[in-house]
Amino acid sequence: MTILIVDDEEDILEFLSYSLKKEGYKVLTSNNGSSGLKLAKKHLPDLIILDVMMPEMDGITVCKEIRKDQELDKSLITFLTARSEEYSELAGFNAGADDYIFKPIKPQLLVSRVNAILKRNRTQRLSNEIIIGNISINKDQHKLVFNNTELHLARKEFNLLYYLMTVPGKVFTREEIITTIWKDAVVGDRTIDVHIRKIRGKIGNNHIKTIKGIGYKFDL
Amino acid sequence: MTILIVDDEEDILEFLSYSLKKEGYKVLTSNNGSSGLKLAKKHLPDLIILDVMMPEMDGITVCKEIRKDQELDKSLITFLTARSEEYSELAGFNAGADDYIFKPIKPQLLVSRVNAILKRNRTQRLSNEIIIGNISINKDQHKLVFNNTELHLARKEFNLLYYLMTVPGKVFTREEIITTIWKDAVVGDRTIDVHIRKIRGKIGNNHIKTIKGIGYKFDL
DNA sequence: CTCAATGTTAAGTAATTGTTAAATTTTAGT
DNA sequence: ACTAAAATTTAACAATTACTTAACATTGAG
Repeated sequence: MTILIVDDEEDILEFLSYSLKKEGYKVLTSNNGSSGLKLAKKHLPDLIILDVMMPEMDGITVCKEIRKDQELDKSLITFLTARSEEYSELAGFNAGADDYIFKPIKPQLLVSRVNAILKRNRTQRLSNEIIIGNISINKDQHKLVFNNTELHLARKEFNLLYYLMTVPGKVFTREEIITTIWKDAVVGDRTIDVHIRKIRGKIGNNHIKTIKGIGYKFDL
Repeated sequence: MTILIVDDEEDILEFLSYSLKKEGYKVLTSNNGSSGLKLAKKHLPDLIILDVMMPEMDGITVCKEIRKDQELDKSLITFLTARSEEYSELAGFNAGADDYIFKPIKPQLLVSRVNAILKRNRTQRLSNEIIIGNISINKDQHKLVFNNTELHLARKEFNLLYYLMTVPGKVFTREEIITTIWKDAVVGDRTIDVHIRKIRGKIGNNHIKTIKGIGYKFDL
């Protein structure tokens, strides 16, 4: 397992690098966005830890660039951010990040967090199951478990929820949803809303958020 | 007891190997089909764990080759497969496998599974039997036992139920079912339903669930 | 505050599956 | 090869479930 860390502060690089190497990971480091991007393209690390606040090219920009690269599709991205930077959370997930780590962080916690991220992803990739909080959805089994209870979703509802859950936090536009779930069928304006309503009626109103004028996202 | 593991992913080899060695088994490993086959012929292991998806020579091919070898007749073969992989393959592998294990698997579960396979074999020659709850189905013997009572199923009914039971919980699409049970024969829309009806009439309505718009699954 | 976007509900329409019996094919015994 | 029994498929129709629409209510960004 290879991990790339990008941060402009040298002592943070050293600190993180040391902790993760001790755990057996192969660690690469870079102190700025653009060289970090080059390193990523060259080594295709399993996990990329990105500082959000960096001079010149910030973490979010780097993240977006990474997500454009086909080869780097399987790399996980985690932002490293100060607790105070609340706003960055939204922007980060939209940019395609998989997780967040807040600074400051104790070495032990960092390591277990990184282990968890890599393990979770590995499991999910192998098992075709998405687990987020108290919701798990399994496509093969066409099974949705919410608060330890199995719920039934009709086909369209299921596909829609599954689609939103593939990238938690990402806002899917109505157009994306239509072209994915309805292929080339032509349906009325309210059809999506009605399905969203049905899903919300089953898993509550907190998980699917409406971004007015744009679309919907799955959160929490 | 000697176990041979063949998988192209080094870390899976290490993981499985470690777990089984700790349990007291002698473990051999190989990262590709052809060298695995050589190892098998040389050491005649009691159990061979084969990854299905491997570059060059895949698990199913290796399995067939092994089954051609007289000396290896007593070796048990277990496939290792990701849940997401094609299940049609699975049901189709009367290639001579004795069992299958899904990735990812917890060490503890793996060990008990392996113990069970080897133990079962020691007492009586293994038959490809699937036991789920109060239902057991044995393909070699074309025998179905439900609540300790042997029931008769016609051939198509039997094949269909067996197919569904190969992966409990998975939804098999109508298309998967058609292509597996009916090969390339062309049958009407209601044929599957009628057979499902017959099976339900014998084992009750609770075990085979309909997922409207998708297919059927065996559960419980 | 305004209005376009979304939420909500109920009802209509479409699609899928269940059920039964009869027609057809296969099988097994003679 | 013949025939009865069993198995399988078909077809017609019923039942169920899913999906969409339409009408109206509510919301929230500018």
